Amino acid sequence: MTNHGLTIADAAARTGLTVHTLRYYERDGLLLGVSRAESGHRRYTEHDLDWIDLISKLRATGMPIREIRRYAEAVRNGAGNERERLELLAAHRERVRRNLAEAMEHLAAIDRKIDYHTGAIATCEGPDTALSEPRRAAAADRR
Amino acid sequence: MTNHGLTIADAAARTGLTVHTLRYYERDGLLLGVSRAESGHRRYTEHDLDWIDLISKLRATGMPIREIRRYAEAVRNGAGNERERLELLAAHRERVRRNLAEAMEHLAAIDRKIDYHTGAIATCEGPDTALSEPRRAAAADRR
DNA sequence: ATTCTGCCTGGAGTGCGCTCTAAGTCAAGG
DNA sequence: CCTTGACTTAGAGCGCACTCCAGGCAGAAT
Repeated sequence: MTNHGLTIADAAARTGLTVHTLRYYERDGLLLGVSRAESGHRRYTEHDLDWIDLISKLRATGMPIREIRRYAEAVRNGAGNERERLELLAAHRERVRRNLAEAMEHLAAIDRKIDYHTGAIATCEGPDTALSEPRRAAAADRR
Repeated sequence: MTNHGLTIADAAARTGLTVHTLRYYERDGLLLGVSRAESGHRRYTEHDLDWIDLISKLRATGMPIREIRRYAEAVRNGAGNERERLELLAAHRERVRRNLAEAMEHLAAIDRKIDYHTGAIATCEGPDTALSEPRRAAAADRR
């Protein structure tokens, strides 16, 4: 049938996924009907790649396979569920936003710890470093 | 010995981890010597909780257990490796920053998709909705 | 004296997301 | 004709981070 389009190796190179992962995604219902050559080999279109890029972004922002499958099913079911799809994406967006905000707070806390310790080391390595100084830094690690 | 301090259940409540996870972290070398009551039961100090909060933040920002163990080992080894510890944290910070930036880009792409579709639905549900309209939105989903 | 609760241990089980293997098909090149 | 290499499938295996279980003990309450 469709004897043109990209092979699975090409698609892997273009999307950054492995051929294994591409097949796994398809088996798991994450893709929207990749066509085949007469030989039975997969042939990927640019549309397929766009879709794969989208679900890669969803994955990279933490959406579980399960939920991507639900989304893909909704899309495959055709029209009439745009609202449902949108809600899925919007719900994910909110989760990601919260996670991002939380991660940024954690990062700030880690930053503060690094700054504190950088200061402590500077003190240790200053001109008049005492033998007891390293213990202070070690104790501070437990703060 | 130390018959005061928080029980593992208290520590779980305070840190938001489960008792299972607390024991698992200890077994895996992520903690810095939690003391025991005569009965053999664990007793957590405020210092222990602070440390657990820190490694929870490291976990929440994606640091693998393996690496937290390395960091904990460095801390347990006492003084003389402040630089090493700092480098571990700093390296992690950079990874987190990159991931955050990437996640924000992905989120922006998802936002654009949502916006585009919200527009499409608004069109569909406008005063003069045609029967063929939903197909446009469905096709757009593959973009 | 028994039961209950909360803890202990070593080790098994779970869910996720890949990742890989084995055995087979197909087409092109030597 | 035969090999090479890229593909196919079903299914097994893996690493991670928990999560849970069985069996046991210690102390308080009934």
